[in-house]
Amino acid sequence: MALKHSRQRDAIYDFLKDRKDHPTAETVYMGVREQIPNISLGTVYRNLMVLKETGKIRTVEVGDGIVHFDPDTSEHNHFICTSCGRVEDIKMQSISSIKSIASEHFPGKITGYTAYFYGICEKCLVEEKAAAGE
Amino acid sequence: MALKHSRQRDAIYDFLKDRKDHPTAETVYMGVREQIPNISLGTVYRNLMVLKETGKIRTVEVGDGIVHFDPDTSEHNHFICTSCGRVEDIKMQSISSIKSIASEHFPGKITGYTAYFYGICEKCLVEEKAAAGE
DNA sequence: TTCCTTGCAAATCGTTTGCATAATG
DNA sequence: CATTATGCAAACGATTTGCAAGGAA
Repeated sequence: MALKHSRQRDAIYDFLKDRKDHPTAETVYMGVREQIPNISLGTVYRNLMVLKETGKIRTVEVGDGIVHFDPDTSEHNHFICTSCGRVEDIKMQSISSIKSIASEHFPGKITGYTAYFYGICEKCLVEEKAAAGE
Repeated sequence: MALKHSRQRDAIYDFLKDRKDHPTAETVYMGVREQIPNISLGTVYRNLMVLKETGKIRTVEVGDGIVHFDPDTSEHNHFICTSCGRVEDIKMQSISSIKSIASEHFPGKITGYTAYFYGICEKCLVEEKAAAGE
């Protein structure tokens, strides 16, 4: 169970660490192949799971049935554009109070929460406006 | 595109309508087979989708990669027990304000949200306590 | 040398779909 | 009769896994 160093795991984390677009395993695979052309999809999946278990990355369930990955493990929420599918971060500590609100309405012990917001992203709003103008 | 009546769709909705346990398609299939033994899984999936599109039921993405179904379409949130996997409802209108809070922190247009709470359900809490007492 | 990690391919699992037939309006 | 719905089985897509070979401690 002791973790050993691996070039492919490093490459996967390096690919992910500056991303803000919440890529899927497939996207990570495509990207990392530019560094390590013969890396296999299975290795990508295995390492994404390891990175998650060691707390270096987080998964995001967007609702499209595909798991997305997020290198930002700090407390934040996600916005999903129902028009283009883009996933963006929303940072706002103010809503962490919903955890205690929820506790008041629920008999069990609440330890965490995730919130997903849906709507139209800024980019799509602009495009909508442009299309209406024509 | 006009919807026709079907015995199997009725049976599926009847099975679902009083449930509070958010069953999966597989569970619905098993249950409905007691009424209609030769119903097919495909029919179950197709009708669950129809029921969702007509707004009679809702889907719940719990995080286990399987879609769960909920006959309660009123505004409410969900709690997932990290110990037993049980999915329960949490009703609390007070948090709908998070939508406007989120809007303040985000440049796009937010139209909806879903929130999932995680923790230990009452039943598991009791069992934990009982186990500690021994 | 020990044991973790890899690449490859096959297997799994939830879900979808094509098609000929049955049921509905 | 026109059309929607069904059962069956095959197809799908994302993810997992078994295994023999490679790499790290």
